[in-house]
Amino acid sequence: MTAARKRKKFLIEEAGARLRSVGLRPTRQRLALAHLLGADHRHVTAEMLHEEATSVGIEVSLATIYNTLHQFTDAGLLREVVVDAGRSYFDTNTGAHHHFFCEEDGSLVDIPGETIEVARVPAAPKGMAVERVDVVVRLKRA
Amino acid sequence: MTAARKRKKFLIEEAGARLRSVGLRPTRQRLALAHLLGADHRHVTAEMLHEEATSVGIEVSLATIYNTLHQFTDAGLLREVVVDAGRSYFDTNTGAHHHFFCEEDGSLVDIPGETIEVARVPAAPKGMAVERVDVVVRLKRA
DNA sequence: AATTACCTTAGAACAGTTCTAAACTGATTG
DNA sequence: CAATCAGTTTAGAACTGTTCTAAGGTAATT
Repeated sequence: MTAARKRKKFLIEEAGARLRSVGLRPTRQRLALAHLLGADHRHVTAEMLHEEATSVGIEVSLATIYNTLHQFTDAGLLREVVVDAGRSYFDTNTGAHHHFFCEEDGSLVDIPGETIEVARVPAAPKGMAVERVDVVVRLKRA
Repeated sequence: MTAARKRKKFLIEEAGARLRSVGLRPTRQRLALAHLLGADHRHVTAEMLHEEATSVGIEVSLATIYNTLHQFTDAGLLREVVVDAGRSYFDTNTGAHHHFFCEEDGSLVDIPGETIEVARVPAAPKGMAVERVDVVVRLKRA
């Protein structure tokens, strides 16, 4: 086994343990998708991820892409970002941060959490609690 | 003509002038919808507005609801709020302000513009300009 | 009243997502 | 290590919200 191959195997085993720890079986499809999503700070839609998987020779159905994205999100491995009525983006960065969004080309860029300061957020209405505060900086062509 | 009737007629004529000033003909449908949307601080989806119009006896097709919501938005009479992938809300409050959003029941509540302070918004990437900054305070049941 | 550009509409089409039910697979057990 | 079984994947149908199409209707102008 080459060094590269060993590194890859290691990554996959890591992902396997991670999946198992959140109650998901490390299946071929989930491991492959976890691997694709391994790089930090990615923003993907279901269609994008499906296309990417297919293009690198991973056979996964679109239904599984949706299932997996939701399972990963529920497990706290991904975060759903709502910026565009009509499609969902999933963000591999699950920490506190915000986004630039450009409607024109659908691009989404992280803004680190400490960059923007949000002050005086009002208390949640009675019986409710604040789950999180999302800031979207909408861009247009200058 | 009663006082109430006179007041109503006045409102409609006002709306007519307003529509004309943004280049839209004051048709029966647009006047009726403008009237329904006249109350401040409303948040409607196309389906909601269609149902409401129908229930008060205004005959309007869903296609016209969509056309009208978009035309009003383009004219600056409404503002589209994206909080939920899968459906669009339109807000009659076009001034600077933010929102509470509860996924559980889809409810949307205004937070006055001066309540929340957003500081240190980074400059837009090269060639882009900030169109606006949206803050969504997501709520869950306490 | 005729003209014309604009508007509305039903229904088809479309995009993104979820559902269904049948086949498959990973883990466990005898 | 074969049988078992719960969990998983899948193709395709179904569904939801939205947009498109093209035919008929209407407001404004002449």
